[in-house]
Amino acid sequence: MAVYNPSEIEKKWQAFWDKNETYKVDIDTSKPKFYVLDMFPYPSGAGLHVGHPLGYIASDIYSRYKKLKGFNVLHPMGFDSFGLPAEQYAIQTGQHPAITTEKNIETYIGQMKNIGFGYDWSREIRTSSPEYYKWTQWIFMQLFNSWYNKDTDQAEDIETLEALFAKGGSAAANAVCEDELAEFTAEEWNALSEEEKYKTTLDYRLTYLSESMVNFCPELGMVLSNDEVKDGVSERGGYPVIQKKMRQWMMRITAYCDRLIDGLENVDWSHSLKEQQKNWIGRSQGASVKFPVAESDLLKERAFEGKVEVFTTRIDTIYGVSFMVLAPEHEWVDTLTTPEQKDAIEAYKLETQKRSELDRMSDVKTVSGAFTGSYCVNPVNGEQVPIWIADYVLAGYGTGAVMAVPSGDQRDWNFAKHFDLPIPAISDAQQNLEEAADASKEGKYINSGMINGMEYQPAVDTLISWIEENKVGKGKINYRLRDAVFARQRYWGEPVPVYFKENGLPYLVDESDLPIVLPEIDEYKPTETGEPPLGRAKGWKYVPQPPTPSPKGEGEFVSYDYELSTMPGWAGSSWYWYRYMDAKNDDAFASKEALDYWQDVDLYVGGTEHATGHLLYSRFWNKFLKDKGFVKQEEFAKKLINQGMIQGRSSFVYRVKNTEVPTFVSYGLRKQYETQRLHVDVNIVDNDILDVEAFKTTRLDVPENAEFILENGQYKCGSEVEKMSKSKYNVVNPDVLVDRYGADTLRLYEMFLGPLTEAKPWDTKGIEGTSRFLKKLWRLFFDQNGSSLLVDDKGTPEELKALHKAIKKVGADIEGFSFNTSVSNFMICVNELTDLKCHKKEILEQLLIIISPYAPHIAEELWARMGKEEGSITSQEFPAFNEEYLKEDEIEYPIQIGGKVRVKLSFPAETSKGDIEKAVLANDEVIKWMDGKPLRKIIVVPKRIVNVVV
RNA sequence: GCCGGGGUGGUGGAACUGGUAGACACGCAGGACUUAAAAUCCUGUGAGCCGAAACGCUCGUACGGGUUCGACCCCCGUCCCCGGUACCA
Repeated sequence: MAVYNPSEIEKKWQAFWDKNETYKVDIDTSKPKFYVLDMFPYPSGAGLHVGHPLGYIASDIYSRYKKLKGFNVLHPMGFDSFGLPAEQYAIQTGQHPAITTEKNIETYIGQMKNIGFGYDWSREIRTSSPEYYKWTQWIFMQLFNSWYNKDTDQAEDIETLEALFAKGGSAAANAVCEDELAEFTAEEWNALSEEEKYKTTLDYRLTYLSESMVNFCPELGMVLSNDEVKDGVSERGGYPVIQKKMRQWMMRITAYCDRLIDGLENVDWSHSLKEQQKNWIGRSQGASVKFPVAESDLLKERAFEGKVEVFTTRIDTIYGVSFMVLAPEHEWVDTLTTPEQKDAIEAYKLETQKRSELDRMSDVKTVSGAFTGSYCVNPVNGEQVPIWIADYVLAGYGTGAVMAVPSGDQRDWNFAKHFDLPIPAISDAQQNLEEAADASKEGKYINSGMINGMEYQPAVDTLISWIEENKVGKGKINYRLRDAVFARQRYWGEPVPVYFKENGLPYLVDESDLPIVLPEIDEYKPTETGEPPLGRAKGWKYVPQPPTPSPKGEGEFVSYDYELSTMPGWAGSSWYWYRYMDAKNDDAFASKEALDYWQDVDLYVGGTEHATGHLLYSRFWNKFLKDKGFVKQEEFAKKLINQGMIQGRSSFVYRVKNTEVPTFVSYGLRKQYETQRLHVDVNIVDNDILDVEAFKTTRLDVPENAEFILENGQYKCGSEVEKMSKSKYNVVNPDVLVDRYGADTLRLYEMFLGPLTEAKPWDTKGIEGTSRFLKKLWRLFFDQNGSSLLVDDKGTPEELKALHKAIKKVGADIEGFSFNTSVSNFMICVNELTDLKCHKKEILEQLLIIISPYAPHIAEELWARMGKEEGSITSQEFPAFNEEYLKEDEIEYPIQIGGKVRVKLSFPAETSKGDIEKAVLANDEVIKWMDGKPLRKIIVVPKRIVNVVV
């Protein structure tokens, strides 16, 4: 083989790695561990485009580098293989999702192997395989058997809760549990039957059944979590989503709100991602206050006695309350409405119901509302204020009621203006209350009873202690985050390991019965009675072991109905990094030995789109597993890198309007015609020049006789950066590029494109640069005829300098995740060595080692061709950087400044002493300024002093 | 609106976080080799000025100010782009 032939050597080495299990890794306590994890993909039918491997390439480089640095590196890959597309495909075609999924995974693995990733494939996992979801179900069971103790601030066995009940009744538990659920004494608890006790505990568990409002998408026939709903429509498919009451399995993620926020302090994740999670959890500190409803004959008649509870972050403004507002859906609205107001309220409720979620969100300016006719009493001053309803108050946040302070809140102000309600000032800083509300915390309070004359913080403290003393409210932290719905009315997901007894209560299956395998069904749609698809599974019943004969008849055993919904998509992905540690274990999700050794993920690479979904749920489950002592670390991923999206660069042709024969005009001339812009497949466009023949033959809508108005004999296309997608004809398939240029070139180019974390457009033409680079690298070893150029001589200072510059920079670049600049540094190094005609083994050996994480195939090949043992490059050590080689071109020149400070200065070797003297003298001003200031070094370019640094 | 991140040649992007701005690459122009093409190599390439040439000069990192011997980098103000989020009380 005379010249660099990527496709040949890449196949060879990929086969070699497979055969020799080069990347298989085991526990090795003699080495420090390092765990590099990619977010595993959902294997979609479309396969990978050039944007997908970006993060995988970066993590592959990093793990290869860490290995060369002496770490025992775990770098696995698997598939998040439960999911909606396979199921929808199944509904349309009848093909079992497992088959579709299997096929797609094969494609993915093929594509990944093509790029030469160093995954330990022996650890591959699939969330849809029973061996895997056995443990997802097992974790569900652990969650079910636990409750959250606010006092010890961790999850505990449900037995500890029962112990509390037995000792102090519900009060003992409610004191340490966020929600005030039941009320009973210890005696009452102890008198309960086992079944009643069990029933009581159900509401306290970390997974619980709840009748709650859910986002229901009629089109998809399923419940969606908040992060699956974007702008009132489903993220997948964009179908309308409505609110619906449903009995659902829930996950008590809210118990972990504080720890989920606080834990962010201890992980090296991007600032913006941490902010996203914080905003999503939405912790706001304030107070909850109860406003008693003012007594009236009507309410007495209706036997109503209640207090409107509100949450506020500005308790200091409570003297400015001039009305109350309830959400139209608030449960007391009907009771509080007087007969005179009934028509207005009913009309308003109807109106808000009609307005869809979307309208309500997009139209925030229109002020609307209605008066109930009732009043409530401000507990701090006894004043009566009217109770209104308005749709700017959301039923789903806080208590669904707010105390309106028009002087301090713009929305309340707008409402007050519109309905002509009073806007009392409460601070001497509030000046233009006729114009707008003033929410600032400046100034001293006025018209404010007990806090008159105070400033913000003392006022808050005073009021909080007052309301707590008088039992009308308390300081409270409110969260935006809701508990997560943990059920989907779908087939292709993990069955929930729960069955229902005759009493209607849910019970866990026995652990020895795991996994509860997904049953076969004939159709993947909901049943006629509206049950989830699993309702179609014939004879799918839970039979407790050992089977007890059923009174029903011969050979029948007592059996129960399973839970028919399946787990949501995020279940399997919320713990998968542990499974890789011990992927084949059938006795535990991972052995203690594996968990102790691998501990947690050192580097996690993936997209930012999972900020408020996967990454939050995973942290939640991890904290739970930590509480229960199953895992070691409070946070599962020490460092997280979000790779930026690779956008497509679309090409356009310009079709002239109203022509008989379809006519296309070149980009530069398009303004002379009236044209229509059309996407054209980027694969038949080279450097903005359209392959006209290919265009005519591949596009069915373009006839053979189509005309083209050219410029300079070529058809030039327009272009624009857009999201990469099929419909825009701008998808670039990595396989095509691997075929044409080789995987190493693709790997280098994807890194060279720009900073890993930035979004950047894909532009295929630039790949020539990295392709040329690898050819140049090859030519350091072989001439055009394929004869070896290698020599045994020692490297010259220039050669060593070129090499060590690269060693230094590449090392620093990888540690700093600047993969793009390290590719530049390889290029500089190879260019310099080419200029120096350096073919010395001593130099090239080390060069290959530092390049090998980026371009493993060519590095392996050249390594072997140097006479080294095949495949041994992966077990080399990353060369140590030696400063001496870079220093050589500097001379030191001691200089005295201002008579007292004596410093040693370094200059490039080519600077002559005379030049330095002249430069120093010519820069008298600078020297004077330097006098008396701490100095570090003086930077000199030939003939000019540039600067002085400490 | 709020939160976060940005704005550097024709293009993607460098600049060790205050020290020669534009590395490296693409593209473009010119040249060498070749019957020709491909491949490869060489030269030039921010804008402008002075020059026969060399040396050199001015401007230049979205815009306007400021701090500093020195600013893409720090501070103040303005404009624009991207991501997240939103009647969250």
